[in-house]
Amino acid sequence: MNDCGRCAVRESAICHSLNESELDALNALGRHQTLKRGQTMVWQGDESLLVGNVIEGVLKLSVSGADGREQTLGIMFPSDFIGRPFGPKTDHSVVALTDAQVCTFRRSAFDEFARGHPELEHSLLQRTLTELDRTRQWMLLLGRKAATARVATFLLEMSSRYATNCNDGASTAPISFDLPLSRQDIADLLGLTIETVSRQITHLREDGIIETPNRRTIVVLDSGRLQARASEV
Amino acid sequence: MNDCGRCAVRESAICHSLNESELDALNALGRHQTLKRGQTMVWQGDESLLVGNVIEGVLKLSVSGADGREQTLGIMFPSDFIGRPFGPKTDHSVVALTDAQVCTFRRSAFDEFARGHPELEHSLLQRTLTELDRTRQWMLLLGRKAATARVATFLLEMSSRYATNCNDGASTAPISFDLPLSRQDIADLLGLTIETVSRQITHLREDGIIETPNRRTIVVLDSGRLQARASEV
DNA sequence: CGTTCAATTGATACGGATCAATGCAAGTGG
DNA sequence: CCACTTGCATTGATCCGTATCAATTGAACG
Repeated sequence: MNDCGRCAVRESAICHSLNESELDALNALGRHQTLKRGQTMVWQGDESLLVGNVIEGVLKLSVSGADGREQTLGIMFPSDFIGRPFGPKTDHSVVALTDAQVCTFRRSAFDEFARGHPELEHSLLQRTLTELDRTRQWMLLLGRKAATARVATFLLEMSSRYATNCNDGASTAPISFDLPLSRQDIADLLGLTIETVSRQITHLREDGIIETPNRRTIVVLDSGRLQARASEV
Repeated sequence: MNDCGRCAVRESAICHSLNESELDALNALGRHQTLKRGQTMVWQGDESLLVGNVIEGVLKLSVSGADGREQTLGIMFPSDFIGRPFGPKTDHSVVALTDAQVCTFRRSAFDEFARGHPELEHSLLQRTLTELDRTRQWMLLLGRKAATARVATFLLEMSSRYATNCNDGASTAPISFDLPLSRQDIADLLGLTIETVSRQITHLREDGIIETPNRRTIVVLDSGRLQARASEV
């Protein structure tokens, strides 16, 4: 008996492609893990031992260069898949940005199971292809966009994931959400410094595009103009 | 009867996971296509209609932002897989950097075939995971590295793919190769301008780390120091 | 020998990094 | 309840690296 039926991401994680009995078998291999904010789940350069699904919370993938400057490679949300199956090494760290819950498997066990379940591999392939698309789009941002556009793009991306006030895009009602990232996290993600991020947010506030009631909350007042900023150079 | 048996990438492309009869079936769906240097195979924003394998030559994936500034997302070599299976859109262009030969399939036909051949999907998954790893490493370069390090990293990457004089790393013999990319291509890949790339190459030459007998040829004289430059900030 | 186009070199401007100080909110202990 | 600490965010002043603008060189080709 497994409790995947009650799992928050049952329908959206890669497991959705498994039936009840297959789910039982996979579940037997995995275990739930709770992570506290700031806790590192996988270290850069580790042997790839763990893979899993995000159930709750937000995590980041990051690498750091020789001098300690860090670059965040992606933000992972519930139902996202984490880790590097079918390969010996993980070349980035996985760190919890909020308290989080993940459903983990030993990589070897997961690999073996996946090889026997093509539907699961197909789901994983789909997800990996999408992640590759997303990552490639981020390269345009890092390679070519100015600081304003980077911050605007980031806020739009977060608002689309988080909006409590879900509009159809055409609406002009303000959208508000809480960032799970600190200013440093945002800087690491956008390839900027903390000061530059702060200044850009200030500009957006001064221009009446957003409001910042507190450090973590963002209210998007004019998503049209925010989009315009996002596509500037 | 197919001629995949004589294909240059028979053992390294994703098709390696198919047996003779499966290969016949896949081959029946595909066709060879010859591309001239500079020719665009897929346009950014196109409906995703084509996928395929690179047989010969070098191609680039690229996106361009609103203002026309271009960012190259990756360089594809023989045996690499091109295109976006299992998805409706391609959000980047594919352009031949040299004369090239590719083996293409209509996406719908390929998708259907792949769904029936788990081994093929597994190969594709492996390849996609590796490409994602590579792309993520490139993000560190674009987000955090200075111009010198970017150019040095690029030259090292190319030398590892191209070296005619294959050493075991420890050797000090010069390694020489021809770049398939123009200075503009390199700039687009590294998120720099053509002038900055040129200056960095000049510096490396003045420092005795490389030689440039002509515009396209690079001779690496001191790969140790080149590596040091690559990991600087 | 002139034309053409890519690459190089030079001079200057500007955006973001860096260094430094201040502000602000949450916790801690007296 | 209020001083004090602590950690993050903001703001300011300055510097540096790369972009930008502009001119020159050099190789390929007719």
